[in-house]
Amino acid sequence: MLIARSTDYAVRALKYLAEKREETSAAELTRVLSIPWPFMRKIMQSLGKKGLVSSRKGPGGGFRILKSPGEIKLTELINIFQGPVCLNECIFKKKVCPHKKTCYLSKKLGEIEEHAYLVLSKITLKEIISQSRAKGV
Amino acid sequence: MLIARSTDYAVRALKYLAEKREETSAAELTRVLSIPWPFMRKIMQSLGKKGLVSSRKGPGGGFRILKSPGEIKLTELINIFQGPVCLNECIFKKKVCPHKKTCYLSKKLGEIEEHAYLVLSKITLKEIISQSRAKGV
DNA sequence: CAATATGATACTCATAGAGTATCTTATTGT
DNA sequence: ACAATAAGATACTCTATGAGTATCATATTG
Ligand code: FES
Ligand code: FES
Repeated sequence: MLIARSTDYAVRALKYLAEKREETSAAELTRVLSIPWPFMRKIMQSLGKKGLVSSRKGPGGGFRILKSPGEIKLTELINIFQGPVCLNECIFKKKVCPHKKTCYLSKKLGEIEEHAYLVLSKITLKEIISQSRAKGV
Repeated sequence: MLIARSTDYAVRALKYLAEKREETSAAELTRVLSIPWPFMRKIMQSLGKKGLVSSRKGPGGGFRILKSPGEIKLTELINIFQGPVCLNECIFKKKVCPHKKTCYLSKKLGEIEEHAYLVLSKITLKEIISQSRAKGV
């Protein structure tokens, strides 16, 4: 899978934060997005560590988006929750394949990966928000 | 991952069969390709069921490739061992997402998937063999 | 100082890919 | 005929990872 659940949830949470533009608790995010609370918290904590959202403890506290939606690339989120986009791991007997440099298949898979990365990195939260507004989803 | 181990092993086995053009036992494939014997057998059985190789029991028996390398597309093998090429499953709460039709992200992932399929379906065993000859791998 | 909210961290649970084990059936050479 | 060889069929285990949980500590507010 190109997009894991955690990445997907992060997109939804950030989308909500970007549209609301007010400090929002994990509890509220959980309620409105119907994502399990402990999982949501974990995701928000990751976003906090990476500086995508600010957080404040205590009553009335919560999360606030820090970057503008246009600056948040999907690939950045994928990187946070899934590591590098990778469709091309030839692991032969637990170690990375020594033929990778010359391998034809690896080259072709690399092409696909590159294209995927290109498309994904052009998608920002801004696009996601405006497109979903247009479609009414 | 786009290419699973089983698919990869199948490619190697078919490559060997195509180059040798003689009936070859799973034992020999195991030896020369250093792929675990029971796993190799399982893979060859699948290839047999799908009509890519013929098989013959008894001493001296084994497998023989049935199609010409140019006819064996990588996507066919992926289909056999991994099912349809799919980078785009939005499963929300165990059921397929109802927004798939209108979803922007889904559309973009679909584009990536389509491109991947296009590249992969253009790769046949023939290409793999000739390219690996050229590189001496 | 009690209630609320996040930070940190360790844990469980389910699934799927990778690989194994075993029994049955067909073919061959002596 | 029969032992040896090889594939067919099928059920099983093992392991890594993604998804989700639990529980502590710490900060903030009224
Ligand atoms: S054989 Fe390992 S990268 Fe191609
Ligand atoms: S939200 Fe499910 S396909 Fe986009």
